[in-house]
Amino acid sequence: MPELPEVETIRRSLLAKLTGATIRSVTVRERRLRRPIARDFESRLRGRRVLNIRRRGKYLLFDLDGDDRLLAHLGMSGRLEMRSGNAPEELHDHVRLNLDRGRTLVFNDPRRFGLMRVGQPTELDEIHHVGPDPLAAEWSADRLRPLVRGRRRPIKNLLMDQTLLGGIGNIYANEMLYRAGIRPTRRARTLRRRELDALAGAMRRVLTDAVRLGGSSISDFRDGDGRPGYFQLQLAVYDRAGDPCPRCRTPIRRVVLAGRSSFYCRRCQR
DNA sequence: CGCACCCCCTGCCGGC
DNA sequence: TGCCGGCAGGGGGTGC
Repeated sequence: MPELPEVETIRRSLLAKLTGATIRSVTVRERRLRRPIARDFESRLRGRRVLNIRRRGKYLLFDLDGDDRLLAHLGMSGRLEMRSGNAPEELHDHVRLNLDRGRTLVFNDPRRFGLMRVGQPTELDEIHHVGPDPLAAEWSADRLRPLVRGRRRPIKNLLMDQTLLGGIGNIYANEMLYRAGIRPTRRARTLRRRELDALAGAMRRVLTDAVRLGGSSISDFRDGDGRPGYFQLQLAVYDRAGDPCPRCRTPIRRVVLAGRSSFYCRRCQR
């Protein structure tokens, strides 16, 4: 589910309600996530106040008073949502942060590919390898050039490499390559300057559009208030194999790259 | 270095 | 109506 736009949407929806809130108690129902939840998770969070929420790629980082921070990742199926304290428990509710004012932050994740972890900044090694944010800076051909230089791998794999760029997943990699007119299979180092220009522009447009529309709700994405996103209505190629290209009506093709479904128009994308 | 191929896990969908 | 295979927005590990 969650790529950069979805994670950013969740961050924004939680920010106002969570900053300043105190964690009164913590309930963990299932410790077996991507990494097991450590034994001291609850005690290190209890009594802490949330000061801010930041995003690193697809990770959310909750600043707390004291030295610890809370790191969360939603994997494929994770949700973080605010509920009233007496709301009924749901299937796959794994972690509940019981806050003041009768509210609860719930981490729900059917597939358990997500992550919740408390630690000092230096201990949270997951985020140390996350590359620069594709939205934070103004990307350009000059800025992309060193990333593609000498790399024979398909450009789509490179876009999704979280150590090179933090936050782009399968949906948005496909969509930005469509808008840039570049096939996902193109070797990164063969991209010409004008193609890198187009790609930089497409990265920004796709991600800002997606954030503005609250992310993509393909099956069940919801923000921290349970609201869906609407960028799925703008998807030109993702999961549209066989459908006509919105621009030229050529049927969209599906190929597999690095084990992930990849979609493109063979006429509009070269 | 970067790939293919495995794993983790639940849910859903289409074919039979 | 089941059952089964394939697939799904994630990351990580292995071996080549």
